[in-house]
Amino acid sequence: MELSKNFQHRESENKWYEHWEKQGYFKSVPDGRPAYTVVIPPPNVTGVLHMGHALNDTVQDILVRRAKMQGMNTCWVPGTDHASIATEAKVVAMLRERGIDKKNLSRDEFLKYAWEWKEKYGGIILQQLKKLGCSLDWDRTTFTMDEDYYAAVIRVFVELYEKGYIFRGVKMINWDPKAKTALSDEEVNYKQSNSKLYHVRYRIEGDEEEYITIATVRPETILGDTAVCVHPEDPRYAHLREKHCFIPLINRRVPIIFDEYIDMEFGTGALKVTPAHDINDYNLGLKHHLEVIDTLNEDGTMSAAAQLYVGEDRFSVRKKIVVDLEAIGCLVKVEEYVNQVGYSERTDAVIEPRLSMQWWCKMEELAKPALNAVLSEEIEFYPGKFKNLYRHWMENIKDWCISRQLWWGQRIPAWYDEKGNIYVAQNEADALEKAAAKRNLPKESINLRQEEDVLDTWFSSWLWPMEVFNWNEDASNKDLNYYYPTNTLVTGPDIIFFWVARMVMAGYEFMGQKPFNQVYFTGIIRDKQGRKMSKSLGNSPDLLELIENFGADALRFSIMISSPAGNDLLYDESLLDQGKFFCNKMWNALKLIKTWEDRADKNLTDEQAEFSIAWMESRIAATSIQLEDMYKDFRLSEALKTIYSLIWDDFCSWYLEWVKPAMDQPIANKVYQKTIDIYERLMQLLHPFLPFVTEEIYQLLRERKQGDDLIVRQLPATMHSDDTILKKGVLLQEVISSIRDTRNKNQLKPKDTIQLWIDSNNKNFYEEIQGILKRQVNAESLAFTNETVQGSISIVVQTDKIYLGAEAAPVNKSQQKAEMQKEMDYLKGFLESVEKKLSNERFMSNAKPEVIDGERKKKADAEAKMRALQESFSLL
RNA sequence: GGAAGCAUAGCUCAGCUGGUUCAGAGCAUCUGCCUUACAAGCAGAGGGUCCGCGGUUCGAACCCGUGUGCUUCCA
Repeated sequence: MELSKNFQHRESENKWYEHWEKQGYFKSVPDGRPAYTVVIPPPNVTGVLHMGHALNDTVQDILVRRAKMQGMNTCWVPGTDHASIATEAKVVAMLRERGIDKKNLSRDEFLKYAWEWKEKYGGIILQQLKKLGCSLDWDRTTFTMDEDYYAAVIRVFVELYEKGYIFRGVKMINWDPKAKTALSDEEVNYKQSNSKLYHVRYRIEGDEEEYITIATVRPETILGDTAVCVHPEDPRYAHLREKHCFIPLINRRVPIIFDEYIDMEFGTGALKVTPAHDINDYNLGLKHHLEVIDTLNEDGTMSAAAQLYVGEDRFSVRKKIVVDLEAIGCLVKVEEYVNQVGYSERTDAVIEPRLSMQWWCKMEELAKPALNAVLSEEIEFYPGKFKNLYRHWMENIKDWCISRQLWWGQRIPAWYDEKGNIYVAQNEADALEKAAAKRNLPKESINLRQEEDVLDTWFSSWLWPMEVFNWNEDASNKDLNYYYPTNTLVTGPDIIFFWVARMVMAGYEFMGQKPFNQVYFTGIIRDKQGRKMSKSLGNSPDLLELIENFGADALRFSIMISSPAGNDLLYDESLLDQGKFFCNKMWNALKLIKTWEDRADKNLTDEQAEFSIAWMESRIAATSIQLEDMYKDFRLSEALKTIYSLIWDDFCSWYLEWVKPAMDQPIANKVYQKTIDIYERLMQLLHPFLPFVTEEIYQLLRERKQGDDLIVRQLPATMHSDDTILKKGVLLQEVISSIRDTRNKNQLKPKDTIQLWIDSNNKNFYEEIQGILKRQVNAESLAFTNETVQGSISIVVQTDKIYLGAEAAPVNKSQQKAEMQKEMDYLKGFLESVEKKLSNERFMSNAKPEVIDGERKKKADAEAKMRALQESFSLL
């Protein structure tokens, strides 16, 4: 069969993904095998695949494919979350394009459009995961607004309410004026901004000429001021006790209050207090019983309570009010000032602190078992450094704002009667029941109105590991029983609070069990300049384009090779080349082996090749053992590097060159078959990382029966690795490299042949590998000797003396002597340091016996080598 | 303001339990090769004050303290 020049990833990827799916390899049903379960962190339904997903999902795919090869029943559940804010924004935009204003729609009409949008675009990201090769059980695809999922969220809300964990209350919240909704603290990003600090003076009551000057970065909030606060021990203001001052422009009379909260050093030491629009001011207001004046509308414009600039946006008011303050002589000065400004994670609007009636979930009780689970390592974190972060957050946990002023999401199951009483129930009928009972009235006479708000999306995704297995429908169902707790959660550290911590809480609260055994935190992908990859920066490459150009395997390679556990990685597209070259290298190795197919001779034996085969098998065995440990600790990047080097260096650069027959010569059938076996093993080790190219090569190596596919091929029990033969391999490689180096330094052309003489105690070894050695260094002869060969170039490898004869290269004695001298000097220093240790009594009494043995051996080896060098040197 | 992490080759980073399987990989650089699987390749080479200082130890890239620089998280 004629193979193409290079690996053709485009055909291969579609072909094998379809094949795997058709064969049902991704599907899982409970059986007698141990389960290995992973739930995908549900991507946002509005999302498209970006680098973060690619890393995250590649890691999961690697773990799942590896587990599959280890005989486990693997189940990887896909799905998406409904992302209320982001989706609602998309739908509003879609409506706008069609000329529809959300304001003119009823809730039901809007939701119809939203579902329409979801059906059309909501599956895009899942399709993209297929391109990446993810072995997800598609029949289990879940959406956080599926019917049973919706019901589960409502049920959880009602249960928590009944336990007293959920309450309604006015608090200062983060208001997103663009999305017109509250955000949780975790949804606000703080960015450093260059602002201005305005110094504004307020006239003191009872004196036309006396003023108190405050400093603010948000002068528009002056209209909501209800006090000015100073430190009780500040001598500058001691005389103002019991006094009042007037807010400029609107002349509101407000008290001057005293509180130790004030930082005397900051600004003028006098703080304007705006309880409605600053959390600290709000707390001050509570303490001093101040009036609360809300000067902002929900869209960020000034409200009627502001008196001035009503209906204008807060940022244009900021500019105007400065001018107006200056006009009346109240603007004292303006300073440049750098501060942190909060932005909405979803809409990037500047967040306004705002007082608002919201629904809250108390976290303290829920957090206790969740904290304990991680501290006691019932749930293990990789890397462990995230335990600290988790502990800190859990120990200082705050109530969770769970209501959102949106329509897309689970509508809060609370009903109000005309008197403002609240009834929380699974549905309206139950609520009515409760209302009637409470008020002792017939149901017909009660009018209930349901809460308009929906729940935070994380209030649904915290149920993910249990609800993907239909916990709500039947908590004792077979799937939930078999797959829960799931094995490994793979996610980014950026959602450790949003999601991970809350899933742990929900797991213990509703299942009485942890949701997963381990959490593996991937790093965050940054661009070459170290910036986080994000949509707003536009520095995330188009993944589908990368897959198209380089192949999914190359993409997976590039991501994994640079991704040590939990460390951020700077993504560099040159890594894609490395991945692509690697696929091509393997493709070419396949091509080489294929050229032997017709030359395999059953009657031929090859003693020399026995060594190569035994060595390669030992290398595979030894590496497999190392890989075990690496997988155990999630050192996946290291594992990939190890396999990469095993294939490229050991297999391609050494093994294949050692067993390769000369041009047009036959190859012993046994060697041919063994080579295929070995290559299969290598493809198997690599398969979790690069599934497509490995399956392709596996299928081409031999005729395969139906169902003999690499993806489901089971790993063999660990093979034995023979240390002696590995050491022989190292020596052989060193001899070859040294001779090649010498050839290079003496300007011998590759075609120039040499003669070799070897002076060694280890003659058997050289006899065993002489065929390989001769070919690898282009030697025409190899002989053994006990003395110096005159007119040759001499080198020492380990303790063996090797002489090279070459007509094309005149021997340069002084250069050789210099090189040997350099090596002897190094050895001398080395020996001294070893001897120093061995003659140090404290070393001998403190060091472990194996360390001492090691030092003794080093000494013996170094001495032997030194002798060999000295002999060669003196005879030159 | 509080907390954590990082600093190793020109660049990006590995380096687990302190000991020569420890100073390593890829890229970049240099030399030589269009050798029949692969120039997307092959064979070699050079390159380091393991951030500074102090300490613990028989022994430190690794542990402790400290200084400097950078990053992230929280407020």
